[in-house]
Amino acid sequence: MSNEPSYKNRKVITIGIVSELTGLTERKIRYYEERKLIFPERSAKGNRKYSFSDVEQLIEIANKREEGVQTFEIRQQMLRDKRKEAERESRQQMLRGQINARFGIQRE
Amino acid sequence: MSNEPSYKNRKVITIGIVSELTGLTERKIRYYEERKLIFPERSAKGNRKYSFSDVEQLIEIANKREEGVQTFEIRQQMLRDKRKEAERESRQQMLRGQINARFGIQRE
DNA sequence: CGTGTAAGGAATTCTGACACG
DNA sequence: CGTGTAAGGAATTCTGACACG
Repeated sequence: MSNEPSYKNRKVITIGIVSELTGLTERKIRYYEERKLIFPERSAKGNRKYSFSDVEQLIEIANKREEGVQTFEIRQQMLRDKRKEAERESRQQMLRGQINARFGIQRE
Repeated sequence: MSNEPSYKNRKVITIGIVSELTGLTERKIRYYEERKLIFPERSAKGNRKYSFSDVEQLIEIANKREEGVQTFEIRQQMLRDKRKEAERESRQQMLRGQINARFGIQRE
């Protein structure tokens, strides 16, 4: 829906900057990746690249960790949230389909 | 006006990534800074940090350079554009002031 | 003027491992 | 399990300079 390619999701931030931005050590950031909580891309030579979105994710993770939530649980929650979002999307699509079926597809 | 703190202007991208994103050599990127066309921030240890906005600026600069426009002229244009923008802002403010003067300041 | 390149050094990042609890 | 740390190496970035045109 957004008309912007969105800066939010472009993977362009190196781990050092992410560390500054989140206050997390690089060790922690890499560990959360190992536990599949975060998915940076890699540059040609293998350096991790994160998005602003990833940075926000990491902050949420850090908050949960402070509350004592284990990485495994955080992961479960993330997967659950993702599934719910997919369902919502799906319902939306369904609705759109019905509208088109009754009122026809708008052209031009 | 924008409600977002905006990812667009946060200086978080290192020069290597900027080079990939723009296709410019690091040499050129540093030179355009020297000519005051671009203003990266610095990390604690002195590494340059750019924003998405800077990346877009650099692409525009690259386009003008290809047309043979000299850095000096590009700079003049940038300053002119900036002044115009400030004037537009100023007129806006003026207008808002008059509206408030006539209709009173809205509270709550 | 605009850009390339070699130079030397400092800072960054990476991985795999050992440590502790 | 979650995190720190020392280790060694490779890649990154920085500055100032010389080159060419």
